[in-house]
Amino acid sequence: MSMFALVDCNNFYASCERLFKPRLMGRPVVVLSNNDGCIIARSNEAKGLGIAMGAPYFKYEKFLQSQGVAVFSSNYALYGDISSRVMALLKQLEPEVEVYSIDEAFLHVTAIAGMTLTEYGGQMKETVRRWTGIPVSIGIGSTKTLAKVAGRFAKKDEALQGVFDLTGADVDAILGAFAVDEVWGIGCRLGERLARRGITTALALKNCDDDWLRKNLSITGLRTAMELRGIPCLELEDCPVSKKSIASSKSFGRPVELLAELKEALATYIEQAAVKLRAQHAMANSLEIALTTNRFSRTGTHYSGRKVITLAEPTASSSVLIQHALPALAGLYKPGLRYQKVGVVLFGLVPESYYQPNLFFRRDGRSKPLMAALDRINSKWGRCTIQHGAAGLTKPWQNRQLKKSPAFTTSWQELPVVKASGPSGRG
DNA sequence: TCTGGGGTCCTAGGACCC
DNA sequence: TCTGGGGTCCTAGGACCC
Repeated sequence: MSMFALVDCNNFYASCERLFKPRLMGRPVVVLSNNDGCIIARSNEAKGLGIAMGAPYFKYEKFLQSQGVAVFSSNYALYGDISSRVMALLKQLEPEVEVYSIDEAFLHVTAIAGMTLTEYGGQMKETVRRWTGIPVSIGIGSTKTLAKVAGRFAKKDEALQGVFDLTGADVDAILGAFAVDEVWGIGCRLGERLARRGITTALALKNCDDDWLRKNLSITGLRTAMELRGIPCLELEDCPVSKKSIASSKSFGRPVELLAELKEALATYIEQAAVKLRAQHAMANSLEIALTTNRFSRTGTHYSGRKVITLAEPTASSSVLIQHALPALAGLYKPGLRYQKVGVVLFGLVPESYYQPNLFFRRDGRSKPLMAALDRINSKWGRCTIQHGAAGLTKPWQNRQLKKSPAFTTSWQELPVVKASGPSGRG
């Protein structure tokens, strides 16, 4: 009988930062979001200090310093590379693996003769730690949602040593001690809606009336309840699917007031999104651009504008996308405001091979080889080696990443340096 | 002064068609 | 006083995830 296992990397970004800095073992570590805005990853020691997930960094900066917490800007090149090592290893250990996020994977696992699933999970956890240096927790259940519940216990309850098999446990007792808004798929909104009906635990959700669930929480809520009952509604999706939308948006390092700078930023983000678009051999039919001021600011009015642009025909050309986006941005722009962010979402994606020429529109045949050359050059020499003039040169609006660690594993210039000592220990 | 970024799915309601 | 019905497609908005 095949079960679902959830393998979840513990405090993933913080663990990645520690990998090449062993002196940080046992010390509190936090990692910041883009723009050094929020705290998005914490080592156990940092959690122990009471640092909340998502807390704004500027409010904690002094406290972190006083506690000797190591602080890092996010380094996605590093995390992405470590993630792919962990996932590649999992695929070596089990044939059916769904990479669910940068730090989580679902696996199908089957009991092996002479070994419990808990023992098997313990072995897997140890292999991942030895081969990649990343600590993981493993939860096992008869559905994905139950595996998620098990994973939560595996991570929190030290006595379990990082592995919990819910299939051999008293499921109702476990679910009775599990808050409903911690269940995968139930967020704070639905949690409140359920609480108003007196449903506060996963067990109560499991036993809830189907018609009421269908009506109030939609088909997804009903599915979640079924999964808690041990009836699988969500399959393992082990072949990667191409994305349905591609977004790029970032906060500025400082407020931006000039339309010219907003345009540069938007063109830059469009180039980044379009690189991903071409990497999956797709074209976009539409794009949405968005422009917002800081919603936390108490001075000045908050404004956020969005505009969807539908193209005459799908494209993968950065130039075409930029040409359409910039006039629309000018339309959204209101002078005198301090903007915090612009962004773009490419959607209505179709495979390159679906291209249908528009009767009234002649496509520029040079675009495809041009973009291919551009991608080759930038992938070899760095992201902004060749770019559109519209994206700007100095980019004064760019976000801050003051505490970024080197790209230890993906850049020859930033490889870690190892100093070996002799047997006497004198070096 | 300073509060992330990138995704997915579902539903309701309008437009449109026959 | 009376004003069809059923189906599909699209979009905006809401909810969730990491």
